[in-house]
Amino acid sequence: MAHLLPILVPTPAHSKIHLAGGMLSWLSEQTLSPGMLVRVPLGKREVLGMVWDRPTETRDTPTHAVDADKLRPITEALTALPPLSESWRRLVDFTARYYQRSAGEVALAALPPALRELSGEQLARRLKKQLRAGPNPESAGTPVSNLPTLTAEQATALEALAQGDASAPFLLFGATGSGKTEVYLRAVQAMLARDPQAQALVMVPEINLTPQLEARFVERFGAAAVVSLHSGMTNPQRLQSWLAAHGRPTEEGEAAGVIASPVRIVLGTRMAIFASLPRLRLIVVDEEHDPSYKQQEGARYSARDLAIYRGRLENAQVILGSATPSLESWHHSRPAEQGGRYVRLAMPNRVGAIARPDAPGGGLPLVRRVDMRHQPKGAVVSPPLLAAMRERIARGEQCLVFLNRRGYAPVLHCAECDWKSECPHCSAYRVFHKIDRTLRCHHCGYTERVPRACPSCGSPDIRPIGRGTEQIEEHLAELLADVRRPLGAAATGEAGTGGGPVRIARIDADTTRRKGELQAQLAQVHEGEVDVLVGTQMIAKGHDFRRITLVAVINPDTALFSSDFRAPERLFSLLMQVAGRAGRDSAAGASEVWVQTEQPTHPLYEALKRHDYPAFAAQQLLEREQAGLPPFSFQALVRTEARTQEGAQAFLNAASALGQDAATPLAVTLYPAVPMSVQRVANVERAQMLVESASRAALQRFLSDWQATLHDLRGTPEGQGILRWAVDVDPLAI
DNA sequence: AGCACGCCGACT
DNA sequence: GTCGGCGTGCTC
Repeated sequence: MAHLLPILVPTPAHSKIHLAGGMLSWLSEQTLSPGMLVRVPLGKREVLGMVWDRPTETRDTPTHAVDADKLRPITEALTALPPLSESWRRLVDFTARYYQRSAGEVALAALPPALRELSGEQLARRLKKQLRAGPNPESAGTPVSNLPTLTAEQATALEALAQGDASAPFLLFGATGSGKTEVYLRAVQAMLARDPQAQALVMVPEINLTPQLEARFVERFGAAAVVSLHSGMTNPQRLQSWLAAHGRPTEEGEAAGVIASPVRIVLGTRMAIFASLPRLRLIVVDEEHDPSYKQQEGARYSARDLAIYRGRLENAQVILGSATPSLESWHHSRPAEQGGRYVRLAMPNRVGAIARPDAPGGGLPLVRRVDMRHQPKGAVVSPPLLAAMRERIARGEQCLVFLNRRGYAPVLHCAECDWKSECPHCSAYRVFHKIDRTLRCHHCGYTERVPRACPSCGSPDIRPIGRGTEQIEEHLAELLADVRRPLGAAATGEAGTGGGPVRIARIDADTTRRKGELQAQLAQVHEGEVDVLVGTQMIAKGHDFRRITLVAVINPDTALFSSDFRAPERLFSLLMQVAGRAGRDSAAGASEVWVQTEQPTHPLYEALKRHDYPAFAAQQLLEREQAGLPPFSFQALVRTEARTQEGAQAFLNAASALGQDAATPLAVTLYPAVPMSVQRVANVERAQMLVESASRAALQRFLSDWQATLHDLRGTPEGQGILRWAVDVDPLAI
């Protein structure tokens, strides 16, 4: 008797299978349990699938009628691998429903790519190899002695974590340098000690941050206890880590699918939220506010939000950590009497601040605002800032100059005929990169050599407008040409290295294109081989520059006028993070953060000056509440791409018309279709439509009902020109 | 998404 | 006469 197995397969976003959830049926002689991986024939190819439900017998009436002659047998079952757990499957199921994708797409994308290629035999061989060379989990959970002494704040936070259960997530609101990582380490340590089987998942927003985190966890728990999971790893590495976390069948328990000895600690980026962790007891989301936790293609999930869901699902404790929490998380951690569901733990002071009462403000740097309205017109680096930098450099200290725009200038302009360096394929300007004399489109990558004369009128008078990091670097080299570092600068500790000219380095996406380049450049800064570091937000994250005592922000104001309601939140977070780069090693008192602005009295800068995130958040939340914006409402975006802008919008407006009857009773608002802020990229026109509701459940209901409508529209005249469309639930940028 | 089939332009 | 352009259609 053959069994009919409901199996998930990776399904293209617009196919009928996708709409059916990616679940199809195959025949199998064996009965296979849900979560088991199988290889199945699909069309002309063979794909990896996952058994998703209990089998039915072929003589039973199939629930989803399928022509019996279409049914094919599975190729093979990967029985060597224990099936994915029920809670893992529920996480996938939730993700698919919430983010409006098929379960097949989510489930198969969540598995390591290398697994998709392996036959059952190859997989079995790999597992056997891993079984022999497997880690000894008993060695983990017994960390090295001479641990750092905890601050009172850390101790208090850890006490609360120890008493807390998995029912309420924690928000660790800790200033930069307050020692959040040490709290994570101790929380993991305590969890592993309490439960000798427990596993912990620790997430960071960016690949760049995993090496240093891994170093600290390996130092504390040993290399055998830790694996990493991020997209910077090769496919075989990822598979190995994934298998280590998933665990392997015990030699005798293979048939029963008994899992033994999974690795205890998984570190990773957002993709790690889908790691198979059969004994997950603790999830840490570091820098939880970071936009990188939101996947920006395929199923556009938020790994932070899924962490909350998975914690509840698996009865695992969740710790979100940030110096500038997302307003969503901050709102959720308001006092319980006001409806808060998270427990807020505060660590406002830098480690060592208490030991140094001479440093005011909890050891946080002094924020100075330069009123650019009262500076010489056209000054990029204001005279007072320049003077302060010269002083620091002459003293042998380092400065960091932050400008969130790479290249030399954002646009090239002809004074004669008003030509601008527009990209022929995008509605954007190509950026002038002086270093290799190119005009580059940052959206589609189209690159040309800089013309000698205006391509439109032939005038030689073409000039850059605005400035990027390249230009700031060049500019500073001129302005600081006469400054000398002190002889035998204490910074390096090497005799005879001082007295030289100022050394300026630039770190941005252009200087770190090659692998390992960023780490190498950062190391140079740490070694004191650089006096001034110019960079984009790439340098804002996670790197502790102890010798940088002055941080300058050249031109942050643009975010204040952005149409994106989250722009101030991002700016504040970025400025706090940049400010946090300023170290504590100044010989002559506190480090400084200089902000050049034409709005010095703006509440955002007032709050920044006081390092007062709560005040900033309160003000922002008030505005959001009055405007009915998240977290007081819930949003989704539908984005379309088409050959013409009219086509892109026509699809959305047709979808809107068809959805209106369902939206009204649910109190869901459908906004008109609008072009995206960069409306054309690589000759594709893009439009979007906002869907909003005060109720998350109502929005969800509407979206899942509407999904079929959107699919059907493809066959209508309005759907003709559409290249693709996608729903983004809880979008970060609007 | 792949990977087919299917019907019109420049090459051995 | 073929090789191959990418338009639409299907996958248990």
